[in-house]
Amino acid sequence: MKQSDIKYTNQRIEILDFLREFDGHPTVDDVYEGVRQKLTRISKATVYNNLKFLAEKGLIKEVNVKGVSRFESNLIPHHHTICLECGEIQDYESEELSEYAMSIAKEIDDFKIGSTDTNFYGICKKCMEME
Amino acid sequence: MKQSDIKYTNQRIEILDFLREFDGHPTVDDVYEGVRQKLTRISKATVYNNLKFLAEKGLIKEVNVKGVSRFESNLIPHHHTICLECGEIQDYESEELSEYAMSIAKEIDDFKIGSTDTNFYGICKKCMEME
DNA sequence: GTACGTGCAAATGATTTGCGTTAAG
DNA sequence: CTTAACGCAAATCATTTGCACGTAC
Repeated sequence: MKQSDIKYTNQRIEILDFLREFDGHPTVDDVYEGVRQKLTRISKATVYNNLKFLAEKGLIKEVNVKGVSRFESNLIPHHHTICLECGEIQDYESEELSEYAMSIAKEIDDFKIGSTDTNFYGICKKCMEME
Repeated sequence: MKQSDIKYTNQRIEILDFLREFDGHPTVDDVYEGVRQKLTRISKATVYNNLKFLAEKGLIKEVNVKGVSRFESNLIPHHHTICLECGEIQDYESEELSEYAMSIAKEIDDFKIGSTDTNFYGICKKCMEME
């Protein structure tokens, strides 16, 4: 299926717009609440189905943290810092790490690498100050 | 709470034994079915509660793949290859990558790193041969 | 003996699906 | 027009919780 086969419905356009403008890594509910401002009649099932669809098409990226799906429109390879206290997620870009991980992955026998994904688990600034 | 505070109930012992002997990354259901062979009356809630508990105590490790929790008793830092077709998970050990990721993580401002986690997404041998 | 763990069933939360209706191309 | 997408409600799946009873230490 080519990218040109994608039907750009109002719902999909609004979801993509929302993700492009959102600063962070929204959950399905975040996207639903956000998009509902403009498309008041959109259903949550449509949000679910479209986020999954758009991720499969490679137009957005899915990030699974602690069993909950989150989404982002930043397609440039990058990493995430995840706070073990409050769950906050921040982007962190290290081209060197991305490339190093890929170079290691290419060496693995009997495995055709597609992409790598590195998360950093720790304590964020806000939670550090609280203690 | 110290490690010595852990109550070693039959249920916990069987769960730990099962994980030590299992070759792979079992889901909660896998563990439940396995442990049930010996402890026929164990409840799934107990399996859930104990897997969570043991992971918090650091006696086992939790691996979240596509929103589903899996567990392993291998505590040595390592990575996972995850097949995008069939979902199969394999361990892959690269001490260099683990150390490199940690060294990068230590440089991040306003973040106290605890651990890093790298996954390789691609196609496994079995699925490659099928095409 | 007591605090913590267990089994069970019910509750919750995330996500998916079936179906009649609607709209994109 | 025709096929894929939508909205809605119901269904499913993973996981958690409340409570009366049982057991590790």
